[in-house]
Amino acid sequence: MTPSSTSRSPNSARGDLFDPGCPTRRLLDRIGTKWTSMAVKVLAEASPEEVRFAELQRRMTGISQKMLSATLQGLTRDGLVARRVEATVPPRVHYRLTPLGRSLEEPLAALREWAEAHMAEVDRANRRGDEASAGSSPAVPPARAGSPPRPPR
Amino acid sequence: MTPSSTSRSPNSARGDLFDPGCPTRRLLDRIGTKWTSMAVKVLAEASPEEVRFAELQRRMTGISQKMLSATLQGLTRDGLVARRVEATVPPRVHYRLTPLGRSLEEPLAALREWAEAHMAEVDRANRRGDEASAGSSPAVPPARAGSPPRPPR
DNA sequence: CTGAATCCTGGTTGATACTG
DNA sequence: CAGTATCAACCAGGATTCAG
Repeated sequence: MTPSSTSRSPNSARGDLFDPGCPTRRLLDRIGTKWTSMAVKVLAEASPEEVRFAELQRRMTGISQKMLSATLQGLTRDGLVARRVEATVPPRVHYRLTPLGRSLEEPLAALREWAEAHMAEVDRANRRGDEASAGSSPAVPPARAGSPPRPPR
Repeated sequence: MTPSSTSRSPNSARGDLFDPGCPTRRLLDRIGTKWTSMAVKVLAEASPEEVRFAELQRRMTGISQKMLSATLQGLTRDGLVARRVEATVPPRVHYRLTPLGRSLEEPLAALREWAEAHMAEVDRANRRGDEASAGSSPAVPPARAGSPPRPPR
């Protein structure tokens, strides 16, 4: 997720800006990151209740503190998540979706439905392609084959 | 990319098998890549017409041949795109969405609508955060403000 | 308990050049 | 025209450690 600055693009030795405007591209840059969409989902499920940091980590199996922190920061900066700090001695931080964040849950759910309905077929297509080149065809090495170790759920 | 799931590591790498992967995560891994969703969009707009390789590259500003090729291969392997080759002397290759691919266009369009409706607000939220720490009292000294020369590792 | 700072890795992208 | 191969760079993200 592009850390800060939607206004400028700090990288690129020479121009690599393909499209400055396309909001869809930028949205995908965000929700496409490993944990963002899961965080939104978990927070949406709890909504309107708040969820604490540790609780979030518990519900998002496999996420590290760093990534949870970074993900929540990103979402907070984007205005999708609200952060509330209890200034107690062991500080408690609560997170919840903003209305904007909840509105994102809708298209995200549509994506989830599609995934659950059709990803099996995608996998089947992949397997067909795999066995087609299974014998010996060095010409087309599979760019991403059957089961890349994708960690978390 | 760990070709097969046999990512045996003699001694160093600790456990890497975590999760079979929820379908949503895997879907996002695909459409979250830089060009995939754009390709689907462009192909969907042309549907049911076919689009040739060069034409696709023309419509997807900034994409390199390599990435276009890789993107189309991925989509084809996933069963979202169909490929047709005209065996002429200068070969012509045509691409079009499969029914499966067209079905993906739907949730993707929902995402696009959300993006166009709300990304401006996301940007506003980002700007608010930026100027909050951009003032005269940088609570967080920028480690690399405008570092032009990125020393190689 | 929350979260920031640091080091390191490999997967992803890009530019370029070559082939059929 | 439609790719592929190679080289180099970048960045997400995981582990670890430190701090309030």
